[in-house]
Amino acid sequence: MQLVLLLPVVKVSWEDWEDRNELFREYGNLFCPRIRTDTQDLDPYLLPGPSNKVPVVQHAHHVHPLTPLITYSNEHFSPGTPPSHLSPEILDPKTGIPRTPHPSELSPYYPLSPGAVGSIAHPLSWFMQQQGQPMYSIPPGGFRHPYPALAMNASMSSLVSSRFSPHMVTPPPHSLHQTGIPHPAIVSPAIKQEPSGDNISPSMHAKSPVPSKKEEDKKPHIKKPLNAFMLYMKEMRAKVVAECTLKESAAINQILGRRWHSLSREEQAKYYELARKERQLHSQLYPGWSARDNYGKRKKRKRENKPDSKPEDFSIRSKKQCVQYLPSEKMCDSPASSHGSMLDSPATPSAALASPAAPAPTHSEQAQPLSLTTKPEGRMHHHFSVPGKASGSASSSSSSSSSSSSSSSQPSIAIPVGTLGSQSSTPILTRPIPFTSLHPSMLSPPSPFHQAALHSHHSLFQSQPLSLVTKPTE
DNA sequence: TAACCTTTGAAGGGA
DNA sequence: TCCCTTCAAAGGTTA
Repeated sequence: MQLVLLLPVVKVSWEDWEDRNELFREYGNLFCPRIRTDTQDLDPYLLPGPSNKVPVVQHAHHVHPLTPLITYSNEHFSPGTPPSHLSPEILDPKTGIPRTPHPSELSPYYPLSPGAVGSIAHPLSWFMQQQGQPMYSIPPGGFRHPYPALAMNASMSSLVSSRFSPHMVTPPPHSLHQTGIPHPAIVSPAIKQEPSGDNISPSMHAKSPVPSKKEEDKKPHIKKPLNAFMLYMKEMRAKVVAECTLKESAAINQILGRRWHSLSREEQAKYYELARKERQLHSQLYPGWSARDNYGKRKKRKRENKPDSKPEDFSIRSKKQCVQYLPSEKMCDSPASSHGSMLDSPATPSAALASPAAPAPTHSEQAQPLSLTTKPEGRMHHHFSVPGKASGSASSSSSSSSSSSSSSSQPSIAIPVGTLGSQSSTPILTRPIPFTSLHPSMLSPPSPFHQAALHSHHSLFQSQPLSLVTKPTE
């Protein structure tokens, strides 16, 4: 019934957004914060803010109205807890009594098109018709999960409905849902780089939602399932953007990377668990798919073709330096622990899940003005020749490759403040914070909406005192 | 217009 | 087994 309220909304302005935030809070995250029916500038995973990206399924012309807003909700993150729909966090707006949410609440970010509202029965209805009969062909063995706990319970339902569905689990005859919803993991090569050739498993010969002429010569691109951190980023990106008023994803990602390390084991475990489910679901949806299939989809980076240029030569690089992002991140982000407790973070998902109940170290202490951040040596793209870098703490692990294994195998090694990274890492000295990059929100906790949207499991930010910093004029 | 940037994690392949 | 590479998201930036 609440859904009716949103049905007329076709394009939501910021004012609408604010209004709907209220509804969002009131009705238990029932509504997707961004409902737009135009096929462009849709970002299903972001809450507020603009976006030019198309959802996982990048078929702008055939994006189902429901597609754009599919995302994860906090309700998904309840490993070891009762199914999300049984979460006591979902309270009846009127009675305040825990209740079983409306089916649509399992995918709270689903956009509800006017015509779809009344017909929504269950988030998995698209997937499995009544009586458990799959609407779409299921891989051999159906959805038998090696892990009993994953046997398509409510949590799984949320997962499926959030990312791999409805358009996700499509398969067979074609990759289109009855409703014409494309599979989110299948991206038209026309959009996703050059076509590949035979990288699609038989079960994926889904019909592309784009015109048939394209589908003939271009096969869909099955994307990799998102890992825990990617899931975390999807959920938190909008929050960071709102807080920091940053738009560069590189900067946002740096912040998110640090926040990721700031999360407790339990919190990370949620994402690891979710990612594990994603992978499992993905593997079941595409039994023959391999991550290798997507190799070469992206053109090699130019950097790799420039071995001659000195990577450490700061001046040579014309690209924006990552150091430009770090400062603001420091201010906006929940700083890393000063006692190096980040190193206690599980180096691997298994480690994180191994002891989900382990005491979660708090990582809310203030970072040093001049912090060190780490990047896995193997993925190091930049080697900065910042004055003072060579000297000092950063030099401790400046030697390259050997550090990768050592840091992961010896997590107890003390690394200067701000050094993060669960994997092999090398500290990188960052520049002081440019004042111009600061914003009041950078020192502020999440907005009330975000806090509400994130419920309480992101207590990390909720504990932050609210402070205001005026942004100096340039 | 496409690659780059930036993050972490998963996966694959080579040594 | 270890190490390296690639890709996943995202959007501004850059060539």
